[in-house]
Amino acid sequence: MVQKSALARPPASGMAKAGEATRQAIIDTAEKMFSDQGITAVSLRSILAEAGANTAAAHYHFGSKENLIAEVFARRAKRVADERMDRLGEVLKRDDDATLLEEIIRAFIEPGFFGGADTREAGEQFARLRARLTTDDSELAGRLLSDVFDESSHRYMKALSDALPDLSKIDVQWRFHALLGVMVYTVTGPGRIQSLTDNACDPSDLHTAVEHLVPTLAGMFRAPPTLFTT
Amino acid sequence: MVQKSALARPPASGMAKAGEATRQAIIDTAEKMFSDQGITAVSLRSILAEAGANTAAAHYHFGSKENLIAEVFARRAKRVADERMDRLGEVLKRDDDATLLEEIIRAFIEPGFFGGADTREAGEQFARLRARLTTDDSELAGRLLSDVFDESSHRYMKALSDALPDLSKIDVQWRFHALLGVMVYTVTGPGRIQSLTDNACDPSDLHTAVEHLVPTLAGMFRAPPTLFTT
DNA sequence: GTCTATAGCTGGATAGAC
DNA sequence: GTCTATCCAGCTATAGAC
Repeated sequence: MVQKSALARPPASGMAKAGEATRQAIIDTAEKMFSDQGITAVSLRSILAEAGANTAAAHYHFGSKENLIAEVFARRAKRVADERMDRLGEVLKRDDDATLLEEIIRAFIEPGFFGGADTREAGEQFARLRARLTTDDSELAGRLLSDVFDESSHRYMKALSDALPDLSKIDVQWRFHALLGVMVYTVTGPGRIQSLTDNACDPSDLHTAVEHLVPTLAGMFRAPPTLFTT
Repeated sequence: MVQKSALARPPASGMAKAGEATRQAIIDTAEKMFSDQGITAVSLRSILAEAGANTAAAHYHFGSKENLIAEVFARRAKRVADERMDRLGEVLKRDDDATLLEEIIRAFIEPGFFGGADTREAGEQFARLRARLTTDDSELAGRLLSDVFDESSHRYMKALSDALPDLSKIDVQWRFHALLGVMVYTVTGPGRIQSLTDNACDPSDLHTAVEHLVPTLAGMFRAPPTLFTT
């Protein structure tokens, strides 16, 4: 086999294929466009145009749009889950103290909002993508999220139960559901509260959001047990 | 003009047009299918097939898909807002007591989950539709929701501020945002907590959801003021 | 006024040249 | 291995027969 050209392609260590760069460009562009505009709202064609590739390349590398979504998701998701586990381990190492609950919540939210990537901006983009996935296609989202996040979420629920011995399991579960809801709603940013407050309150600023949500959600978990069973 | 047939169409009182029944059938079917499957996921064609109408009828009555969405929304939305206002008025008439906060929250959530229709089932369907609208097309949703709900939401935020004099405005706004997030996430039902708990916790049962969320969210509002400004 | 037929697009996926 | 050209299905919206 004759090499057509040695131009501009250094003999990178593990890189076997030339098309690897195209593949990465498609994934990068897809992540950006999906998180900005939504999964179903963005066509493969528009991604490929933006990435400077063609439909055949997408089919060659991924086979289908759903597979592309899955690859965009997989690239960062496990890292977010791992960051959550590591941070929970750190928090639980310390002695029990008055702010344990806050620290558990923060250890869950911060990787969720900023984790999985090398910069916080890239992490935010991935957070928006996961939230879009949840609301756009909950069937696909259910499969992808369960595989990667069930284990770490179970550990967090266990840690919350231990930190709040007065609460029943079902109470912890409902409040964890509420925590997830606040996070997804904050990241998808429907803009209701911005509209209601003339932008005084702006949850799209996720750094400020964390500082408000951590103490607020801690208060939620500290509410008395629900006197109710069905 | 000769009446082609007098069969099966009683001379209903205020009904001027014969096509009124078709119009209502389209709206009813659209509400059901939009709330079950999502707004963008459902095509006009499928709605019309289910309703036994044709594309021309839809164009004649509504002009476009967006107008149909707006009409489905308008039919019940104002009634939900009115129910919220009425119930807030009732709550505030009573003397201040230990459960005022819970009653304000309940007065906001229950019309949101069940209101706007003659049966609670129909109200739940409409709640799912609004949540779908929020996540599917936040541009359209923003316009529709603002017009109908801004006034009542402002009154609730005012009532919450009065009931919680230690909280700053911005704290109340963030917590109201969290309240909205929990409601939308509960109603859209992505099913994460069901998956995490083997269906022990099931937020799609909105009646049980209210009983858990009211005390939980009250705890959230009662959290100490956030020691943080940006 | 009602409906059939279709225009005009856009989507994902693919065959086949090179 | 890469890309052009195309297939085919689905969508909204509308023209035109009756």
